[in-house]
This record gives sequence, C-alpha cells and structure tokens, in this order.
Amino acid sequence: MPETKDRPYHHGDLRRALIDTALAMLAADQNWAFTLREVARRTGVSHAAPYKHFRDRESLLRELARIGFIRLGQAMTAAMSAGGACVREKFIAGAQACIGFALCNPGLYRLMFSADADKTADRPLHDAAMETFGILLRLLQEGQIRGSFRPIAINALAAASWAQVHGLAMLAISGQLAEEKVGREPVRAALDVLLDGLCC
Amino acid sequence: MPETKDRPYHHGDLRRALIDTALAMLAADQNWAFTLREVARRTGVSHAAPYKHFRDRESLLRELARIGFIRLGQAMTAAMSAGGACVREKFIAGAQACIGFALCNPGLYRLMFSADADKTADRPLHDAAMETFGILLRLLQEGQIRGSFRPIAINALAAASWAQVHGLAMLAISGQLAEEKVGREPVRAALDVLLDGLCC
DNA sequence: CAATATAAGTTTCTCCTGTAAACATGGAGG
DNA sequence: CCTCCATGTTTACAGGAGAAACTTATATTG
Repeated sequence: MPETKDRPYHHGDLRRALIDTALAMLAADQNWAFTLREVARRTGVSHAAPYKHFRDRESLLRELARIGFIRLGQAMTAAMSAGGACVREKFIAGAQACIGFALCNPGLYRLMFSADADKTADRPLHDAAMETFGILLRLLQEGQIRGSFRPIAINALAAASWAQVHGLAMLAISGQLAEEKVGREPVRAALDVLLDGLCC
Repeated sequence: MPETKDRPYHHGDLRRALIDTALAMLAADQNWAFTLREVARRTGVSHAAPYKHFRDRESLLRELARIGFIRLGQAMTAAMSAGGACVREKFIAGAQACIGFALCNPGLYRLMFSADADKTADRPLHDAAMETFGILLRLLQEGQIRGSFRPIAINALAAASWAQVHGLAMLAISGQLAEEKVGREPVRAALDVLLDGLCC
C-alpha cells in the first residue's frame, strides 16, 4: 500500500498531483495568479520538481485549460443527451450546461479562453477546444438536416450560437447578468431570442 | 518652452506618459504581461516613480481598461450616429463598431473584460463600463418604444444583445470566426440571426 | 522675498519568483 | 549485482514588486 508510506522519493504520479493542486488553487481563488513554487510547496515537493513534468508555468496552465475543455465537453454532452429529442431542447440543455459549468468554475472557464492558454502554441489544447466546439457544430448540423434550423451557412449559425452561449457564460461569470436575481430567466429568455432567429 | 528641455526633474505629466507607454506596449504585444519596471524604463524614469501615480501594477491596468471602455463607447456612439435612422441599422452599426474596436485593439479589449481589470474593486472603471453598456441599453429601449423590437423584458433583450456582440468580438479576436476568410460575412449573418429573433 | 511644506522623483533594500545547472536516489533491465 | 535514467533535490542567479528613506523643485505663507 504505497499511499500509507510517508514520502517515497519518487512521488508516483507527481504530474497528476500537481495538476490537482493547481486546479484546487484555481477553484479556491478563481484566478491563476498562483505561483509555480506555491503549487510545488502545497504538493509537498521541491520548487524545481514541476519542471520535470512541465516545460514552464504556462505549460501547466495550458494543461489545466485542456482538462477544462474536456470537462466542459462532457458536461454539455451529458446535458444534451438528457435534454429530450427535440433539437431545440437539446440546444437549450447544452447551452445551459455550458453556462452552468462557467458559473461553477469561473476561474477555469476564464483561463480556458484567456490569452494565457494560447491554443496556437499547444496542439493538444487546440484539439480539445475544437472537439468541444464540435459538439455544438454537430448539433447545428443535425438540426439543419431535420429541418429545425434555418438553412443558412453553417458558419453563420455556429458563429451566432457560439457567440451567444459563450457571451452569456462570460456575462454570467462577471455577474453582469444578474442585476436583481441570478435566476435562469434572463439566460433562458436570451437563448429563446437566439433560437427564434435560428429556427425556421 | 518646457518641451525642449531635456529632463526636468519633474516630468510634467508622468501619469499620462506612463499610461501612454503602457498602452503602446499593450498594443505592440497584444498582452499585458509587461512589467511596471519596463514601463518606467521606457518612460525614462526610475522604477519606483510609477508608484507615485498608481498604487500598484493592477491599478495601472485598471486605468488602461477604463480608457478602453471610454474609447469603445465613443466608437460605438459615433458609428450609431452615422448608421442611419432605422434602429436595426443603428444596432448593426454599433455592434460592428464594437467588434471592429476589438479587432483593432485585441489586447486592450481582452484586458477590459479580464479578471485583472476587476470592476468590483474600482469605481471609476465600473462606471465607465456601465456607461458604455448603457449605450446599448438606450438603443434597445428606443427600439422597443418605436415598436421595432419585441416587447419582452429589457433585461432579456440586453442579455441576448450584449452576449451576442461581446461573444462575436471575442471569437473574432481569437480568430475562431475566420476559418477561411476574415470577412464581415459571418459576423453580419450572426447579427442578422440575432436581430431576426429580436425584432417583432 | 526668504522659509518651508509638499508633491514628485530617486536610491536602496527585502522578499519572492521563474528557471537553469549540478547533484542525488531508487527502481528497472541486462 | 550493477549500472542507467527518469524523477527529485539543492544551489544559484537574474529579474520584479513594492516599502522606506532620501532628494529636489514648486507652491504657499508669514
């Protein structure tokens, strides 16, 4: 039982442990101002150990963002599966899952779309983001085939949809959406407005 | 003629000079990773001088963001004035001005909406942001009064509109909007989709 | 108009960070 | 059993944030 041992020289899975610590700090502070040394400290290793697993600080941040995109994708997929047969219902479910994810993980969500998680410099991150984006794209295509969504260029549909969902998520995070009550009503209403424009 | 003097001990308007330098660096690098010391260096003063004008580094960043909101507001107001009499046209003009501003000043735009420009910690910044947001709100109200926009809760209208415009701007900045061509077409189409849902 | 208070700069100092290099360790394969 | 290598550790260094103490020009006041 290696978990009862106090401190074996070799951690076992330091990479994972560092990621977990960093995710925890991100969730606690809702920002990624933490220092690499602090992450190492809290993980119980020397301040140089992380460099055996991440080229530099940004590299760790990009890995956090990648995990964020994977989790977001899972949340959206799950919500859409449970969201009824109608594409419109599925869309609403997926969008609310995205906004809910952002509200539950504001720091992580911000990091995912920040310049510090540069997708042009990290293929795995880029792929994860595209994969999650693809979930939306496939739903739009399905809706068009079924005749639920207007047959305009898929790019325009995607731009409008993604902008709306991501925009709402960012506004929700900033608290700019909840002047009086943080309820789902304005979000739902905004999505309905979009869908009224989207649908045939 | 004080401007011909080489280096008077008192700069004259160091605060403004620091802001200009920082804005230039922000525009050059499209990020705000620059250090306060570097700003001081390029402005030709000692590294401690900025602290006479800004409590800390973040304080300077917030001031940059405030200026960004003012400039964005001016750009949107100007575009809307020149955008025809129809509210729908005005909306399109204002939205495109916002997206154009973001594309011309990606770094500044990102900073304005980043957690580093914390609006809850800076009244002037908060006010500037609200003032610019108010431009959109007033247009929506005008549109409702004229009967151009659907008479749903103004909050829902605002959420949908602001999310769409801001979302498109962020996507445009990230280059995620221009898979093949960076043309205005997808943006215009996305705005039309929104307006189809917004209008009566 | 001199004396001086004050705003605006500068120097110096401390603590901390990111990151490189050299060194240590212990588990896996010959 | 012995040696290699991935994974840790120690040590070292260049820079940055910000505080404190010191300096200088400008504005005020008797």
